[in-house]
Amino acid sequence: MNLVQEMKARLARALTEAAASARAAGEIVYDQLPTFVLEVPREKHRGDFAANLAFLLAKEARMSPRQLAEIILRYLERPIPGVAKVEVAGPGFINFTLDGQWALPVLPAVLAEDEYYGWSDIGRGEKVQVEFVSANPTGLLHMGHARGAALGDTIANLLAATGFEVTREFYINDAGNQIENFALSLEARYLQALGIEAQVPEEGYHGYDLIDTVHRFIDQVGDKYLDADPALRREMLVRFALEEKLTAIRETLEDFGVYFDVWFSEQSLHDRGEVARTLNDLKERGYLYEKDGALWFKATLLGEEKDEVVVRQNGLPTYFAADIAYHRNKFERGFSRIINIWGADHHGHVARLKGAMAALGYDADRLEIVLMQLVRLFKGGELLRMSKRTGQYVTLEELLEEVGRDAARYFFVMIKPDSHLDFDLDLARSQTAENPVYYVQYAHARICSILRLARERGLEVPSPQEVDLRCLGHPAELELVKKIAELPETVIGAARGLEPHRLTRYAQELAALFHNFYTNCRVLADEENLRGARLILATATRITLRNVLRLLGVSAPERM
RNA sequence: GCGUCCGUAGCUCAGGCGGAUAGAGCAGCGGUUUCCUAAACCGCGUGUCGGGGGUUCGAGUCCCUCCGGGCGCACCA
Repeated sequence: MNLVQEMKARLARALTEAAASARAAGEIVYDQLPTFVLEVPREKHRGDFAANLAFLLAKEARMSPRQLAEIILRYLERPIPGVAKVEVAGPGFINFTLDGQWALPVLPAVLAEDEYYGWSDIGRGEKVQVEFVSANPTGLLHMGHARGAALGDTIANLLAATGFEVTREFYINDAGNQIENFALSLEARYLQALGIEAQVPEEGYHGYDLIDTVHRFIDQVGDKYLDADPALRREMLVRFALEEKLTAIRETLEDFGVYFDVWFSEQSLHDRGEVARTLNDLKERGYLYEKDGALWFKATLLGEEKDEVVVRQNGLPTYFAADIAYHRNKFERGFSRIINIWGADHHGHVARLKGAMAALGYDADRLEIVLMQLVRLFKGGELLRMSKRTGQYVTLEELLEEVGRDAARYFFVMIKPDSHLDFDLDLARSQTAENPVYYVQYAHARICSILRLARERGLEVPSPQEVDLRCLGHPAELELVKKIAELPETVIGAARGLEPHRLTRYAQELAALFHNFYTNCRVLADEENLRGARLILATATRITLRNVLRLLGVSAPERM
């Protein structure tokens, strides 16, 4: 349990006992004590924690919250260690003001836990899978994939940091219609490259990257497939292109700091007969029927608006059919939580996929879908239009060249997934204070600089046992200590809600408090004990900042 | 039309399970450095939380409705 949790638990216990004493003394009545919360008031002057217990008791006790709060306060046993003041405030809040130094014990803990400070084990080793990006291997990665990559990877980091056993997975859509179109497009480019009139189909892939791919194919095999069986020709082209595209995707993602544990092929589901087996099971369970020569899934049986085709008239299964088989496969692999990061344009797919899982007898609540709204790129105040059709879009690779990995990752998770993201390229690439990434990284570099200077002067960071930390009494110091102590709960909250943007906010708050401390307090003070304590505080801040940045996949530079 | 997400300061956005007088950053204005990185710090905000209704001790937060915008509503994925 971390420091903040301990304090909350202590206060909650004290209040519970006070209420019980008051009831025993006949001053208040209640059947069962309602579950109340201890929250951090928005305004600092109201104290460190506020309890809403009196409001919740008011109805049953038939007394005003204010009165109740005063009675409970009378029965509250004091002193409570670490608490400086308790008072009734406003319409009936019980406010606790802590001893300003209550959080100091976090400092030795941070130094001891070092790269694991902020980590916890609330996941208890449960197996979680996070599937994200899963871009079609027919092209390059665009901004939607980039946001998904940053979000998915950070969520995976958060889950790992809170004690889950995480698998990162990329689903390769290497089967179906689009591969057919891909093949035809490649074939057209191949024939064109060999001087033969051919056209990329209307629904095909018009990007110029395919021309390059085909040229490399020709470098290897020449015109060998010019007169070959078109089916064989297309197969060879697809095999070559997929390999090349996937390699490019993997390399770009690695440049972005994203590494997958599993690359899962859709085609393999078909090859192993899992799609057929899944359809068969759905049929046995009465969820399939035939109409117009196609096979339909009875989504309406599960509250959906309309049924869905799973096998087309031409006998080929749809993407949906493969997706059902895929997600069943995930369940069969023993994950207790299955998390998908999807673009909002797929939201219509959520309910029917969950429905299909329920139809197969799985608990659909264990399948969690994080929907993220789409990304718009701005440059020079102008919206950059993107069109896959014409092959005109900014790729992740180009973005990384332009703004770098740190800014890109930070910007993509800075805003909650539900909101549209207006990505300002000029801001992200600017190396000024306007750019939040630099602000946070600068705080880290600044600390490193102090620690470097200390070393040069032969001043080592002392071990916390050798120093009396109670000399840290300046408000700037104590605010910084309190913020450091919040990290574990921030990480838990962000992991629980699958909300990485809480991390960037925390990072900015922490950096701001450090900068404030830096301006007000000289770390390398003359007095030895004070200097030691401040070196410890600076080190703890450095560790905390670095750990948050690590969760975000952003570097923590030692110099800037 | 149906579903879904969004609408909070000039701009970009936060606002755990409903809590007190709604907060940050940026932009703007004015200050701060003989001293550890000024990529910093400090000060300055009259917001119909899109409108209206409801639930309750209390609503930016929950429910209903309307308005505005994004995205879905294929035998595409």
